[in-house]
Amino acid sequence: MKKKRAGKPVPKETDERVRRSKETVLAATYELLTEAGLGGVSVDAVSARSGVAKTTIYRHWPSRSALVLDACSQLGSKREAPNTGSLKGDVTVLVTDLARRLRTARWAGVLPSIIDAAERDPELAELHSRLHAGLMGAFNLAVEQARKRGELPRTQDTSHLLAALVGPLFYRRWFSREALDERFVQSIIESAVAKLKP
Amino acid sequence: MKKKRAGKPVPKETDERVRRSKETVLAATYELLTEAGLGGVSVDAVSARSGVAKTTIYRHWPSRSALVLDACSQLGSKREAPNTGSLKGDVTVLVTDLARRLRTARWAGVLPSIIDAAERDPELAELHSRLHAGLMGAFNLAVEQARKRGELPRTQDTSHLLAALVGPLFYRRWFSREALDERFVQSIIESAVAKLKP
Amino acid sequence: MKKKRAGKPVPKETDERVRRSKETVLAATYELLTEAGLGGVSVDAVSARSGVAKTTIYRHWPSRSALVLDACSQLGSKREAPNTGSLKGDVTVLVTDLARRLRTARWAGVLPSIIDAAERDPELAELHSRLHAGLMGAFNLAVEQARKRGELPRTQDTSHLLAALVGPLFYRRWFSREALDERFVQSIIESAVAKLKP
Amino acid sequence: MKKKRAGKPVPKETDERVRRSKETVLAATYELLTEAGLGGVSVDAVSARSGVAKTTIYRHWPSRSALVLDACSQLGSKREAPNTGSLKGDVTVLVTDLARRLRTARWAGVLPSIIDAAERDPELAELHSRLHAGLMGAFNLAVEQARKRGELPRTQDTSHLLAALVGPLFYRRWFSREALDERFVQSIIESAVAKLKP
DNA sequence: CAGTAAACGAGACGGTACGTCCCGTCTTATG
DNA sequence: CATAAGACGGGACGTACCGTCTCGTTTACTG
Repeated sequence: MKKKRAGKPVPKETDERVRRSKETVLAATYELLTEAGLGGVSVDAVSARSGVAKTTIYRHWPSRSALVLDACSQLGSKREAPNTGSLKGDVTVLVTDLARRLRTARWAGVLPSIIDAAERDPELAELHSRLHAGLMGAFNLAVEQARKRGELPRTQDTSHLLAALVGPLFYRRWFSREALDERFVQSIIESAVAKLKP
Repeated sequence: MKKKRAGKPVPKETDERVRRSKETVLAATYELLTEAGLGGVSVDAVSARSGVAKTTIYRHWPSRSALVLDACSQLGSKREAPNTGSLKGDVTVLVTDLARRLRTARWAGVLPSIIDAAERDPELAELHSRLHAGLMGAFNLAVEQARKRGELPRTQDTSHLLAALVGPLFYRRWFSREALDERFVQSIIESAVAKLKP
Repeated sequence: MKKKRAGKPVPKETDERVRRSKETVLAATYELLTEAGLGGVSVDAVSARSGVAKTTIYRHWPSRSALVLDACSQLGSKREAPNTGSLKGDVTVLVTDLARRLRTARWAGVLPSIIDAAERDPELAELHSRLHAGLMGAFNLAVEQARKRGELPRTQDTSHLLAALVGPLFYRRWFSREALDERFVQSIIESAVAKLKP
Repeated sequence: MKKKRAGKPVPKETDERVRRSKETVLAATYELLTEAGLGGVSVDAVSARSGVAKTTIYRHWPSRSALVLDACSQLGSKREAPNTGSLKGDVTVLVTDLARRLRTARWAGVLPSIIDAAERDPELAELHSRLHAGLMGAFNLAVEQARKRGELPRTQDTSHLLAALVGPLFYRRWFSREALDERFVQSIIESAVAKLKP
């Protein structure tokens, strides 16, 4: 039925209306997510907030999970590795930055609800791992660079190192709810990196 | 109106029905909590599961939060400090035990939902801190003993130490979802304690 | 599980709330019906108009048709036969009255939509025949009395008579939309009854 | 832009596409009308049935009512007066024919929905009166011929006669749903015409 | 041991959200 | 520029729960 121009194999989403609808909806979803958590995101609420009809939302996303998933895709923004020349330098930059984001970023308040949902909803479990990968990507890159510089043996398992670096941050942010101050960050980095050197 | 027995100043809950109802409800609540997370706990669901009428439940607990709180009171079971004679020894026992519990205990799957709710519901925030205190109590005890033995300077802030010890565990349990094996635990302890010695 | 007092076999609708809800809903339905026709009756609209929650409406009526049906049950109010002593006298009273009701009664504007729906929906077809029976009941009674008085032979088929009496009224009310005035009513009665006498 | 043929001041619908679209749409509309009643006619449904896009339909008809109106234009086919030589003869032919059509014609099932809609939609009210005029046209012609023959006084109001003739048919077709058999038709004609003669 | 106050079950009720269907309007792209 | 394709807002559907509430009925304590 539909004939397509030869040189235009997939005119994917050329429709302006679709683009605009999706954008509006995703923005509203993200807003609701950060304001009221995962539980606050209902298709009805998103529709009311965005002004986009429920029908339209269901036209583009099959389920609430899918919508949330999509709205969070912007979250896992890959960080660049800083490349200060030494592993400790890189790590300091990264951990400091992560601490700052855990203090301020709005998604920080939502992560637990996503983690919780991931325990049950496989669709959201995938989101969880994507977010995790996004957050940790820069760390892995820094480690890779350190390997190239010879700071780290090729074979060493660095997952312990990573856990030692970010685990305490997460712990403080959500469990003990103590401050993520400069001294704490420094202390953690010392502990984690100390073991590597000798 | 109400006459009280002399030697029984607080005859609170002499009514057998009340006692039985409460018990049944709390058990059902706890079951639901561990099976379906906080989100799975609703007065409706608890009523259906326990066979106790919704009215009765609301008579004894003012809100869902209060009910959950009550049902979790048994959770924060204070651990004894092991007292092996050295801080590292104690810590090894405690961390190993915590790792084991994170792997197996049913409440481990629920904690994120409680943490999430705590971000918004002050009532559940209190539960959160109680659980946290319960989990960390033994660690604080061990640290205290170490102080008495002179292993640690009186003034040292040990919160960094604790974060370095349990943070990585939490990280692995809920974020990276990697295994909490023996080697990992050992590695973490080394990192955290190393700094203290000199 | 449920134990019932002996002497109270069916405590049918003793609940005041149910009674009030039903009443409110039926009133609103009837209002909507007369204002906007069958098409104007939607469960949503009834809910909005009556203030009764949609859930509650569905609790008491399984479908829109059932609701409309119930709301119309009051419509088919059986008319008494007038008993003036002669068939023509009775018939004059009845036809005059019917003409008046066709002019003024609010349901008159709705009947066509019910007739239409009855062509397709068997549930509403039943309503149609109930309404029809209600409207014609008095006529049949009058005929019966005439038979007893010997004005009509036992065997005569009176359905033709009835059709000749009310048919023209209906025709004028809905098809030609001319006035249902006194002269017309008289004229119709003359035509219909004339044939019987000799 | 548009070039017009010289000798054709009104080149109305020279476009073959338009003609074909209209035809297809009207046919589909009529089909739907007779199958599912007025309620079954929606632009969506017509579009689906005819294969013509909704846009196109709305280009040619401003509203559903207009479309239905157009599709029904063929319905009010004026009947010729039979001219048997006597009023009763003519009327017998006409009523018998009407009865036959009420039994068999597909539009008979639709009329109530049109009548209902006419109560609210003025556009359809016009359709209603056109249909009515079409149906009654032949009767009026027959009456006119009778007047010319002197069978009827010039001044007599014949609307009562017409109502007495067709009213009972309509009543039986839609209200009582009894059969429109030969005996009934004869009986009705007798009643209605009897009064005129003397 | 009778009377009474409470605890209790059953479930009606107002709500919110769900995901679906269909409609009439409006926009975009194709021929 | 007529047309096809289909996105969109809107309204209604009937369902599933939820938390509140109002009942009538047990039941255990009291006097």
